[in-house]
Amino acid sequence: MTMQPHIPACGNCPIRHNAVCAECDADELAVLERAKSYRQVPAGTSLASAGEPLHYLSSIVTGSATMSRTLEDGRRQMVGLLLPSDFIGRPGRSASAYDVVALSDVTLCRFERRTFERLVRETPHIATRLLTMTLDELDAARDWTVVLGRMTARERLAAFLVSLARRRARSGAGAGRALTLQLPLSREAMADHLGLTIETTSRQVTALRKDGLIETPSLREIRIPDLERLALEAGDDADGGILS
Amino acid sequence: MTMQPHIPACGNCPIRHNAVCAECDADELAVLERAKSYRQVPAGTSLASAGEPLHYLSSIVTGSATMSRTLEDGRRQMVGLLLPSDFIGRPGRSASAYDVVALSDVTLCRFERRTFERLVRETPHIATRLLTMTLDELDAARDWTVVLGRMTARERLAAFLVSLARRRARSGAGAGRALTLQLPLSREAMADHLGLTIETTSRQVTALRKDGLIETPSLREIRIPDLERLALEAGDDADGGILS
DNA sequence: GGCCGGCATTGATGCAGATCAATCCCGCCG
DNA sequence: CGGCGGGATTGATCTGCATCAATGCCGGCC
Repeated sequence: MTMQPHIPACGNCPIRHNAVCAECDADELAVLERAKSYRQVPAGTSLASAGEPLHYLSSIVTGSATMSRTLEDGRRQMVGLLLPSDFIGRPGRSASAYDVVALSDVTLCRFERRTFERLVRETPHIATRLLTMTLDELDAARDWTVVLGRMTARERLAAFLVSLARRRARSGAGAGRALTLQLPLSREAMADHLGLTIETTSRQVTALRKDGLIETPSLREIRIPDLERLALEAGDDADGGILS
Repeated sequence: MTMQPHIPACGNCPIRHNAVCAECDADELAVLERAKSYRQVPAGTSLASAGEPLHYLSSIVTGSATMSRTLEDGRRQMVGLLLPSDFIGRPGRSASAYDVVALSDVTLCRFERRTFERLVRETPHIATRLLTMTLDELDAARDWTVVLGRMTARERLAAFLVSLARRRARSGAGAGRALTLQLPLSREAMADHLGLTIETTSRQVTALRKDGLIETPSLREIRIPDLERLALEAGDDADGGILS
């Protein structure tokens, strides 16, 4: 519901990823510069496991990842889709609460956890910025709770596509009514996010296509001719309702 | 998954509610003392409406409230059950994202929003404390996402009762294997939280009772003879799995 | 005490989505 | 070019929960 504040490029980081230093002054930036390091990992790499200690906090520079939990009997639920500028790990928590797995090749900008926690203590701006980010994540998580608790399969898919489209629009990529999404996830990952099976997910994609709400140029692409019309399918009322 | 840090009584507030000043020094406490005021409201009062500006941030001293969203067609999903020490409103957000309604008579400890935001900026401890609280809420919201996305009606009810029991245990009330919960909500509110209908919720209460997992001395009380056994029903593996 | 109204329970039936089971599609590699 | 393999789609059937409809319970009030 709230716009992400503008996140400037920071030092030599690629644009828009270094979400922790929006208002830092030059000295603070220099400290962050010294503390960070980069890491590249291939698709499929586990970046964190539920319950395991996590020694680095990182933000995603390029690529995407899932954050999910798997129950003992194999049922899996994704709790977050991580895209560039999203954060992995929480200051003050030594263990990850969820499994994080790279969906594609990923570039991370990392901070050693202890160092980062010291920076947070010593730099009020960072704490405030982290609070804002965390509140955004909290809104997103609660909004998704409504989707999973009360929406039909069709509505869930529409809500997901709309939120993905809006997230993309927000981070650059000119808006306009029509747009083509590059899906960062497989049907299985989508199903895990939507709380559905692969089969139901696939059927709903087909259904939305037959109804002219989306087009599917390829498996990993979805073209949305009219975002507002799709948003209506997600139970989104005219003036910007549920979906951040 | 993480214990709430110890929250000391603060000034003349009743114990355990004033969640924002865990490590403040005397001066900071004095500032908070001056900034806060109390308010009592009867059951059913609306404390915030989705999209409406919220002029006060408050923490619950006594009583309980729901935080929920209602879709245009009437479907409702609760995104949070607010108990003593829980916080209403977010610093930096002028509008509430959800409806908040008092379930019982409620005592609030309030801070005027602008004042509070200034305190946050000027008092690093408060920002850090708020970040910790928000991270806890984020964990809880994501955990509930798993419940709503992948669990059966029976598992959802068990998960809810276990989380309620653990929350109560954490805030005082001696643990032990057996305990009696005072339910702060009606069957309808429970259903809204669980993402089910009233009827299904009621049937599952009956089912757990018939299976000896719970007893129901009265409509608003549930006795749990063996919390661990109930936790098993929620898909909680032995060593503390999902439920915070 | 008896009636009323709101919440809770229980029963009968319907349907959305899960499950089980074939294909289909397409990139890859011999 | 043809065969292989993994993801995606489509179809047939099953089932857990929603829906519709009584009925039960209890506290308040005349």
